[in-house]
Amino acid sequence: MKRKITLKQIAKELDVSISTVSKSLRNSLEIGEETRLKVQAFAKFYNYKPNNIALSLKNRKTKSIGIIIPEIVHYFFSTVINGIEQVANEHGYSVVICLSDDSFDKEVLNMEMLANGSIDGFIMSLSKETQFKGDFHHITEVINQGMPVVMFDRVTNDILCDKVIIDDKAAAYEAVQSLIDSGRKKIALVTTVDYVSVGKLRTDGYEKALLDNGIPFNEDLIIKIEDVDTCEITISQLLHDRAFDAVFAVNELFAVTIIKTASKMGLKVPEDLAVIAFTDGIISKYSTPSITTVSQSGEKMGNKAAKMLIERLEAEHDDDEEENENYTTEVIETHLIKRESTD
Amino acid sequence: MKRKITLKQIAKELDVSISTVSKSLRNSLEIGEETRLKVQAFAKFYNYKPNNIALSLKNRKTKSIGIIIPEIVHYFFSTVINGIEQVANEHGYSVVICLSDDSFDKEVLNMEMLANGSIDGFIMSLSKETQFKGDFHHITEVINQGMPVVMFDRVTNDILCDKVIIDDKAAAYEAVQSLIDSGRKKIALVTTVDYVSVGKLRTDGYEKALLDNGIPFNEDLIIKIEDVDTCEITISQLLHDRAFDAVFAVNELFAVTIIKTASKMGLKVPEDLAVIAFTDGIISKYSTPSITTVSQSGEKMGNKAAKMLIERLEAEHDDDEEENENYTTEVIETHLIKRESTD
DNA sequence: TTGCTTTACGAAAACGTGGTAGTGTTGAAA
DNA sequence: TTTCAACACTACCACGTTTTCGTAAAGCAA
Repeated sequence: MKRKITLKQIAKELDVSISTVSKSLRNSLEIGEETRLKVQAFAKFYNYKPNNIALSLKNRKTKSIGIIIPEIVHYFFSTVINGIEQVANEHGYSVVICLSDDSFDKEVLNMEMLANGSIDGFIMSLSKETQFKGDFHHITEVINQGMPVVMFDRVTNDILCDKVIIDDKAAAYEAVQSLIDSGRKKIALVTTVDYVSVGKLRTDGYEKALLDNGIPFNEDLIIKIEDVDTCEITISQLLHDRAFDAVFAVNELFAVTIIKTASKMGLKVPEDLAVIAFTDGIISKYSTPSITTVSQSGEKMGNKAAKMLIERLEAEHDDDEEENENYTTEVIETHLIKRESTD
Repeated sequence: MKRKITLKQIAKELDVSISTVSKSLRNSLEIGEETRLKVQAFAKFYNYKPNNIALSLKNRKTKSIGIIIPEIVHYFFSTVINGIEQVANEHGYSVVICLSDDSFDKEVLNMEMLANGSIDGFIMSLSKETQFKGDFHHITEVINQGMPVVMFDRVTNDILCDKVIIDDKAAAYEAVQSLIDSGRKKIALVTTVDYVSVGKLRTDGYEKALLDNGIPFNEDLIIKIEDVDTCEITISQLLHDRAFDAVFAVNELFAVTIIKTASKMGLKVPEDLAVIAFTDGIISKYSTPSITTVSQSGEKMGNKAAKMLIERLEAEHDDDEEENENYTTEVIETHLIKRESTD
């Protein structure tokens, strides 16, 4: 139950000053070899490690990155964290994670909590509620205090900062185009309510692909779902009417639910119904049939976001208050992973 | 680009002492009402918030919890984090997460990094490599420094500390018993290499259930897998021989792979092959057929672990160095979730 | 005036660290 | 003998906060 040893204690024990101890441990030439080695040996014996908090206070940098995401039990987000953590670790940073639970208030609270010195910078993805409200004052505030923020995936144009996104529109376009190429004409889009920025963009890509191929855009084929559990009814009704022969779903949960519903009704996938999902997750890979998806490498996004943030942090350090805020938006490439749910 | 305001700056601006500002903001009666209100107004205007790092240094507590887990892109672990975060948040704690990547060295490194003042206590699950090596010095060390540790799921008897586990043996027993009850006689166990503590326990439960029902324990029906990708071959060979009519898999990835393999061979699940998996995750729920599982509520484990840790942290605070280390091990209940993969 | 209490505030220490600027001693060159 | 440099070390400050202790000023009784 011995508390961690401090410079002061070592100093007292060896009857030298704190400075001497500190310098000895940092191998300063100011200290004579004899004393230096004695201190080092003593410190090693007691397993001295400098206190991070004291260092943070002194250096005004914590070497940790705050991550704020809507949820963590979520394949995409956890891969992003994984990606962030890899790069952070390489550079000696820790990550502290807060969950907004898709709530605006929690997002604000968490940001305020972390912004008071706990971290050097943020990597975040907006909560649904925040996107809905369009209130970003908490983020602006943090940025104004000189704390760098990198946003990913669920971003907003209302905030100027570094961003990492995928080209949702182009990716959706590619997916829908591939359905069209395989002869599908009645393509449904199963999406979320559209205030979530990415949902909107994917819808745009869907629409553009249809129009570019001379297929009329039919409002009835856009199925907006907020709750997965209720979607089955809607889907089965439409399937019953044979209203569509292909589906582009904005996430894999929707896709697998649709496939299950179709199977129950005796429809064959992909023969009777082709399915493509956004976000390549674990479900798509292991479901039966496995699902063709648009890959969206969370890991790469995380890597990139962390790199951008750390780069800014280290640069800031050098030239103090130089205001060269040339924010960039990185676009991570996507590609179609063909599996059994399409032909 | 204005930096966060500090007590000192407020003091200077209002021409009072730092102490006066501090006391005013904490509504101390020592300070006259006029001054107090003036300071409060000023602080509010400039959105003063005390610096967490300084507070941590002074109070010798960081109000954050370190979590060390093998991986994060993993349903079970992310639900645990979710559970921890809920409780932590309620009590004003943040969580900082480090990934050991199932590597001993990374686990040690991460623990050392966090142990130097960054956090108040640990919640962790051992990496495979650590379990294999049986080297727990890094954990002992942390505990000896008076930092509380709560282990969950992958624990060890070699360390004395609070633990949260499920009764792996009983749960496995229940699962196998239910297969026996439905008339299965040749039950295979698909497991990982057995130095991982939980794999061992589940095997024990499997064996006991068989023996209790007068079914001979057949070594050949225990299939040990380290890499998911290679298991398909082994499985298909055994299935071909009709060596078993039921499978108890220690995780859902194994289960779904087995089902896929069986389906390819024309076997019907559950008619020809019944399957039960450990760990109720997203795959089991959404695969076709959906998989009967032993629920293992990560969220509850996280809740419990966080509660135990925080309780210890707050207690410690009161009575300083009282050494009442009555460590407990909480067992989270499991239950069988019946789905389509069994009859 | 003296002595005492109350009010209202300030000084300083402490948490642990690291860097800058000394300080005193020794030895050697001028 | 003086002066200067090298050596080996210490003092002190700052980071931002809280808290303990101290004290000046004011009020009041004797």
